[in-house]
Amino acid sequence: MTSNSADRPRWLSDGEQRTWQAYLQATMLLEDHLDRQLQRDAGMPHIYYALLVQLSQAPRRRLRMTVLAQNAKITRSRLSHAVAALEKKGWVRREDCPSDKRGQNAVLTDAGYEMLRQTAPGHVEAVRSALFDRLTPEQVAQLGEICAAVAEGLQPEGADLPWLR
Amino acid sequence: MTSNSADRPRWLSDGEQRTWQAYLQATMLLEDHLDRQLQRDAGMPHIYYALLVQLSQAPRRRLRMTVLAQNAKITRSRLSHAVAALEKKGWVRREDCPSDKRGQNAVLTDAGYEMLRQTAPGHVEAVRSALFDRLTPEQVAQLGEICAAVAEGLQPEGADLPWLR
DNA sequence: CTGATGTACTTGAACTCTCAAGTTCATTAC
DNA sequence: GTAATGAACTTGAGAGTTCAAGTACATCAG
Repeated sequence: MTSNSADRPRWLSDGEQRTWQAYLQATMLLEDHLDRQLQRDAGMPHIYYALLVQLSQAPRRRLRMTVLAQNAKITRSRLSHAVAALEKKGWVRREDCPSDKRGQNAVLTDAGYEMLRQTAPGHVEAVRSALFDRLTPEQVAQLGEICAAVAEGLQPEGADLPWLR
Repeated sequence: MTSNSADRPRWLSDGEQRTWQAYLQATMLLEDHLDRQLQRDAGMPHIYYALLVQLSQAPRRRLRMTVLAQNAKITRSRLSHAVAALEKKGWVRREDCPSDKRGQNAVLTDAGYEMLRQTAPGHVEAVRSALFDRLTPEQVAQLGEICAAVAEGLQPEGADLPWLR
């Protein structure tokens, strides 16, 4: 891999540049939109909400911190702070991991589950109206493929993510 | 627009859910990746870099604050803080707008321009290898369409962006 | 020209994220 | 066992973001 940029740079073509610009704007706008929606309706940023969703889908509504961090694609440090904040709000509680004394499980509380139940409809509606309603079924499929390809490339594999150094 | 979510929620289908999950992961990973790359190589977060790029492409390397905020899809407040930081680093300088005494222009300094010149190759390379190299030309075109559609939907028009209330 | 309203931008505080330690327990090698 | 290394998580400080004011100028109605 010629990663060293001492070589002549491979500038973006006009089309690529337009795509890149559109990508930056769309992702920025969408993230902002959902952040506001959730801050307003659930009192937390989007990423925190996503953590609760992950927990709600996990076996006993609990997940090891590291696993949750990996699923959500955030650092352990960020997760620690996030869970601390969510604990303060009462949506999550920590419990010691029985099998590994270093480990912690993040557990979705009943209050957290209830909160999700009440805000989920509004949130899917927001996602739908901002994203899926604006795309054809083919585009949705294309977007899935594209994102999967990109995610795969940035994933732990040929990786340098913080927790894999 | 039936925006009220009192109606039966239109949950995401399995396919949509997979796409949404892939989207969240890909955008998160990519943003993190570029943030780290630029923090390392240019000493600033991605969004700050994007601001400098916008300035570098503007007529006299200067832009009204509001226009810059709109182009970059961020709030004026965020831009104020960002420009303050960039000013401290010497990449940007503020100047009063001649025609409107309330207005400010953000101006890319020579040092800022030089810094861009030196780091741009590494940055495009990062964008290329993380995104464009992983997609077929068709997928790049598709992504462009998709993002344009999404951005258009979230844009000032039927809007509720902070600066348009 | 005066008051009301709106626009352009800034500010401070509360919150979140990152990065570099630090702590505690697990594992592995003697 | 014990020392060295590694893994799981936390912490604190600095940087960045948001939200709600606040200041200053512009514009519009009368």
